[in-house]
Amino acid sequence: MVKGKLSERQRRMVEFIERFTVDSGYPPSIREIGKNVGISSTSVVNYNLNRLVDEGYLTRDKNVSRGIRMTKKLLKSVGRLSDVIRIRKVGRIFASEPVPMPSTDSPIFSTDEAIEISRDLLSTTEGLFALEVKGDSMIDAMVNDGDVVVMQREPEWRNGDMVAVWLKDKEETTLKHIYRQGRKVRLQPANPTMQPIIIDNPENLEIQGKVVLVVRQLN
Amino acid sequence: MVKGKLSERQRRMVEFIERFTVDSGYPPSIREIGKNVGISSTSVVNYNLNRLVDEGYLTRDKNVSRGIRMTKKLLKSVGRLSDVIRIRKVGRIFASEPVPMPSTDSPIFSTDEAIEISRDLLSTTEGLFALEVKGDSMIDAMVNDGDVVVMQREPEWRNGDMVAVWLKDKEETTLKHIYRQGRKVRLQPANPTMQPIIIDNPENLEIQGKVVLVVRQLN
DNA sequence: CTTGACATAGAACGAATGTTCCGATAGAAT
DNA sequence: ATTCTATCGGAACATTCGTTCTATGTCAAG
Repeated sequence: MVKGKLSERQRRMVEFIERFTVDSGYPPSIREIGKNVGISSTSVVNYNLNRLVDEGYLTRDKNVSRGIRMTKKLLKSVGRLSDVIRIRKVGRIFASEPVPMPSTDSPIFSTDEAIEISRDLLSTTEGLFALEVKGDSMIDAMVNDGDVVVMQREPEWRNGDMVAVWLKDKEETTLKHIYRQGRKVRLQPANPTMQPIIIDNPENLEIQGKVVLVVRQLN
Repeated sequence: MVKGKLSERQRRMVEFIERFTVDSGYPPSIREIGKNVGISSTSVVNYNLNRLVDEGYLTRDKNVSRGIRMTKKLLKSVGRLSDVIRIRKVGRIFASEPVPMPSTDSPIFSTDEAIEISRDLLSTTEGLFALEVKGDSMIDAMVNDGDVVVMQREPEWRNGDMVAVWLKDKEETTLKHIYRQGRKVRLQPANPTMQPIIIDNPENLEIQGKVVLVVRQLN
């Protein structure tokens, strides 16, 4: 066998083991693997399991039923490593420019162009992108220089959502809570001591995304 | 047995099952549980496992070796071998009260008493606890009602750290960047438009922890 | 005291599961 | 062609492991 390459069978095995383990809570037995991958002989399954061990995808414990341990390599290879979601950082956010939008949906390779957020903190995982706040211009949104804002590309909004809006006339981006008020729109700063802005003509607004999460790393 | 209450034994079993599963990658057998919890009889382990099923801590698959499934909360904690760290929420933070400190280092059972943060966002994982901000009193720290503050129990600090301090004379908790200034101490609000406080007598300060992360979930 | 539930022990049984051995096939290398 | 290696198949075997049965002890309720 060529080092580092998986046969079709082995690939199927890896996939099955991962799926089975995730939704069973325990690893499959040799016979269960065989049955689902289409191998009648337990020894063959055993044989290929050992190959997978050689390749670093698994570790096994002798004489233990279901004694299969998935390695990080395996989890990574099936893209199921943990509950972390990687969100692409598409740039910085200024008051004086529209929000940069993700230019691509291609997978993220490098770590430093992404931020990892535990899925737990997110209600959606679709259409997300992250921006780093530059400058002090967003302090009325309680967002400071260096903070990371996770946004969702989503034209729909509901009362109270915090959104990034581009004010066409002022040529300014701001983060505000947004409310319908009759045919007008009210933009409310997160800082309760500050005054809202009433937009008479909603045409003047361009909603660039919903703010889903703000993260401030202090060190 | 009283519904909803675990006997000491059952508690130990739950803990063992969780720990074993986490660092083995598969659940323990009945005999392994017995051995580690101090039960000689497999039937007694079996009996108590069924009690735990009744209580909703586990589900079991008949005639499957190691066919123990931890319920959602516990299963989730299995995923922490990954990149997610669970941080206990110890309470709320007010201006008018000292910061509540974690009272225990015991494992976290329930999900709702913890917040999951991807390790990526943290430089340390020791001595962390989380607080939910209550009220508007921290807005000068750019921290708002509902935000979650992750802190580190750590008396040492360096210039520029954001810390939670208890001001003894004012009887007030605040979050500020802290700087040495000769023998005085300067407390600088995160909001750059606001004025710093100079503390002449550092005895008046009680550092309750370093702020490591601020998270604001918008929905 | 008796009864009944709950919890515990120990042992035996049988099903589930990993291990091993022998043999066969295919392809590459010699 | 021969040899070697990797892979596969089937079957027997050995161990692990869940299940079940019987017996014992405890404790509160009747």
